[in-house]
Amino acid sequence: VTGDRGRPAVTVDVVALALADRQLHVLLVQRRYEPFAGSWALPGGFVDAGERLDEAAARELEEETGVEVPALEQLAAYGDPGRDPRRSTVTIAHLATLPELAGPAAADDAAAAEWVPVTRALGKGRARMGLAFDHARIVGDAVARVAAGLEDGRYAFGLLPPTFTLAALRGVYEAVWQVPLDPANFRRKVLGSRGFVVATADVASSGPDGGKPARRYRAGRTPRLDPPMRRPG
Amino acid sequence: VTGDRGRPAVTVDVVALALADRQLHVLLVQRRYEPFAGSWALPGGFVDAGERLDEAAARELEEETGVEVPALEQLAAYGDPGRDPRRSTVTIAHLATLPELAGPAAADDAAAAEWVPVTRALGKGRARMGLAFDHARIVGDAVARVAAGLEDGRYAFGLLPPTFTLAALRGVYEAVWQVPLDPANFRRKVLGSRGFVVATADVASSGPDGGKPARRYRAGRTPRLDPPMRRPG
DNA sequence: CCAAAAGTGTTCGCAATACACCCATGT
DNA sequence: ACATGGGTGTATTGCGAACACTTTTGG
Repeated sequence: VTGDRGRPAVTVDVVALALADRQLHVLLVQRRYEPFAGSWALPGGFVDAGERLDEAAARELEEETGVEVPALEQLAAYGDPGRDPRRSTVTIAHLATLPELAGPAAADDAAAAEWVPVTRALGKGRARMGLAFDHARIVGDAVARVAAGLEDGRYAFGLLPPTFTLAALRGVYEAVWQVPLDPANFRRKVLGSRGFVVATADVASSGPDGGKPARRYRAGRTPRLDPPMRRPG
Repeated sequence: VTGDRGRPAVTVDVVALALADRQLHVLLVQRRYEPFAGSWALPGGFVDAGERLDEAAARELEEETGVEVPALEQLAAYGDPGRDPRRSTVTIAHLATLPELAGPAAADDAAAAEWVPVTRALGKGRARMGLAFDHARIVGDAVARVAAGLEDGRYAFGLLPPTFTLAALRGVYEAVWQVPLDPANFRRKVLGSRGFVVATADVASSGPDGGKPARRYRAGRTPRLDPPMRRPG
């Protein structure tokens, strides 16, 4: 609407998600410059000509937070007029899933980088952060995509280390879906889908309250649940 | 790689799908100008600043083919370098589903507009058309999206007129999934998902070979199959 | 011994499948 | 009459929900 000549610009943004403390967290940066200087936002930035979109997203993520990811999945494009107050901008949102809250380090045009519980980022209830641009909507769409994708097992292993117990895998579902699942039936469901997970030799040590040590598993060659697991409710 | 300074341009493309003769068809235009002049391609074009992406897609569709649609769904963004030989371009692909082969009329920078069976557009077998840009990939992704979405009933009604018989609805599934479905079980499945379809008063007339006239239905208030229908195979 | 978590067994009910059968219409 | 497609009935089967029960650890 101002300062813009002709065509929209192209940016990429990254919704990096990870689990901690039984809660989904999203990686945010505090903006150093206008617009929305001081506000929290998704890491992202302009795409260079000749650059693949997912490469641009990975580059921006690394530049602004120091976090490196092996792969990014495209989520959607957001291009509503007015989403950027300065010029017409289309952003291609990407999704990254990490097994832990990989140490963020602010750099580039970000004043800070931090993992934030998605409930807080989206301001359910009182403490709303008021993310820059339409980033709250993008984060919401990303979480919805992960929740839906878990039905056939997608994203589950991205949120876990290479080997994990079935309790940890179940914890992913319970954290994202916000429902408790029956451990016995979950176990049968997961093990019944051949090629989804395979047992490893070693077992995890018991927790502080005891309990039988659990076997460790890793993702199988066909990391999809078939038939899918339906979300209760 | 030539003529481009700095940032990629933004375009929209439309995959318009409709059923005819028990086959999915896609609406293509023959390009009048370079690049790919003379080749068949998806309708689409540049996005103006201040324009919503879906609006731009609807505008380009109407300008190039004369076809108007009530709504477009975003599919994905395609931005690989080299997908446009002249300059770096990111396109946001959109999906439209129509109840019939709405009369196409070439205009604007399209030399012709035509509905083409997707099997032909994608060149399975011999007669490959060689769509411009990466449009073959985009069409393939769109068809895959529709096939997957049918599991919970999405897209089914977009490919049908406001009222339809259950045989017509089943025909949508059989055409897209390329499998025969048991009419009896299909009927029970569809009617058992409350709010998916509702019966109307009138019945269709029998076909040329006779048969009991079928009741007409329309989409219900909750046009989703729950639980979803699984694709055989 | 007790609590807690892993892992197994069992029952019940629903939903998908396969297929037989009846109904209404055109030729 | 017969072919054709709409529509109903029914036996079987597999899976998911619920929950009791056993096993193995820490305190």
